[in-house]
Amino acid sequence: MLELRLVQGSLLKKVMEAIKDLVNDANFDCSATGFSLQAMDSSHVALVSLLLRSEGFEHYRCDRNISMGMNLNNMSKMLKCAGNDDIITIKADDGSDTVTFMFESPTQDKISDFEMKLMDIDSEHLGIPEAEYHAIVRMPSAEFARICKDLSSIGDTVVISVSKEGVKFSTRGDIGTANIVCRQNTTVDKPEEATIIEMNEPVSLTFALRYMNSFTKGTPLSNMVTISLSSELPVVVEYKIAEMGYIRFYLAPKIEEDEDETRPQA
Amino acid sequence: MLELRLVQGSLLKKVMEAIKDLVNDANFDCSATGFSLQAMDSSHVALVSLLLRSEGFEHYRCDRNISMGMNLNNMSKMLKCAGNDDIITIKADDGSDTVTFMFESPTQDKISDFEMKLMDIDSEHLGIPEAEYHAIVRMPSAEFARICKDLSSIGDTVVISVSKEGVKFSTRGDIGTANIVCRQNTTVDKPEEATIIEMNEPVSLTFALRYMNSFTKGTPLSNMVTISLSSELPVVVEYKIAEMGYIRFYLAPKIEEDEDETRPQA
DNA sequence: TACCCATGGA
DNA sequence: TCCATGGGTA
Repeated sequence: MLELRLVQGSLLKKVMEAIKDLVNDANFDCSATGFSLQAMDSSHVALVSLLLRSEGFEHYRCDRNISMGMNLNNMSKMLKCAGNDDIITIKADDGSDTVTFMFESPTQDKISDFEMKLMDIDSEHLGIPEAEYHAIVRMPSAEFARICKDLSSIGDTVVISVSKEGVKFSTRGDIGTANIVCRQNTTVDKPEEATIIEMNEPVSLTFALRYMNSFTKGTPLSNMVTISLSSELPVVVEYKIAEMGYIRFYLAPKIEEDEDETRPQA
Repeated sequence: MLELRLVQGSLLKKVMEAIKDLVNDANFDCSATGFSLQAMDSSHVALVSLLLRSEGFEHYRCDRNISMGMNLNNMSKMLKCAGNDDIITIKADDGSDTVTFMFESPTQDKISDFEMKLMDIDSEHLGIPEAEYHAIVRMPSAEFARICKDLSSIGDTVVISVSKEGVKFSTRGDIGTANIVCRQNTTVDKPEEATIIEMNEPVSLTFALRYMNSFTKGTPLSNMVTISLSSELPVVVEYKIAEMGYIRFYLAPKIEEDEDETRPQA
């Protein structure tokens, strides 16, 4: 028996919006710890890791560990039927091949339940090792999204370079080149506009903008995004989910084969 | 000679928006009583009935009963040229095969007139008998629209069931099932958020969501919608038009042939 | 399916 | 006036 009651249902709606473009089908794993998901994107290049801790739910009952395979598009369709202020409850009976989403309007005058068939999905639960990163950039998520979108109108890949002074996003394409530098700025009054760079050593890595732009679908979840970089490790783009956990996107850097292609900063 | 002056011209604009998706051509009937229309939708499944009473017009002159066939798309195009605050006057000379729409801006600084050709349309004016309904549901129109839209992302038909406790909207589709229950709530402070159910006997009827979604184009006309249900009678979905009349949509229930298809609430 | 634009609400 | 949402287009 599974019953998870989430007062701020809009969180789950946003989470689905952030994931569904990247992943078609995935197993949601439910344990006493929380509600989590780990899945490769459909082209097996990027990895998504979601955690919603049990403490973030108003009510959390999970009698035994369970893995529920869902089609994220269908799940997303159903969650779109929840109001943004609705309380969402996820329910599954033991041994059932369906999951039920229940939506309660704030006034309790409208109660909806949506039942969805579960799927069998080969789960490939990768252990993600804790790693030391050469550099960790924390910046406003909207700014990062804007940069990725802007650069993708010029080129296909982005070089992210971190030095003491700041983080540089560079691309090059047929029509020209682009470099966007964000300086560290901790001094702003508003912490939600700070850009903070922790750097152990300089790093410069290249990524496909297509995936970065998918990752930025997580922007509505948090004002800030954290980008963790190490040479020869996948980048981690993380959006914290208030009081509950996070959604993390992993993407391996492009191997820099050709000097011309790898230094868009020209 | 016909001359109808409507100070709140936006009403007529909204009426057209509500009808034009459903009906292509229709006769507007004008008499001393008011300005009215009755038409089947283009697939001859649903019926629209509109009444704008003469008292709702600032000036209403209609020397003799007249029926004017109009292409609603063209009429709508013209009405879109009226500002939302404009005063609209509808004019037709006796024996003329055109109708003129005149728009006056609130400041009187801009006066437009649009002349449109009339059409000959076979009118099939059905008498709509007054009927007793098993149940009448009055609820916020936006909520009804939201429900129809949400359910149509899951299935093609909706079962509307009324009991003392509330009204239930159910559907089923390939990806699962959905049930939305709205409880009666007369106690809210704001009458525009009340859901009121008058029930003589329980009723459960199935309708095509496609038409329901067309009907909800009437939402901008009124905060509230009234849904009148009886077994073996067409449902009536009514939007009152302030001070003037109403727009009513009629749709026959689907005959429930197969138990499996007709009880989406599973 | 993803992006862009237009529209309606806060 | 700005933001968010929904519909249309590529």
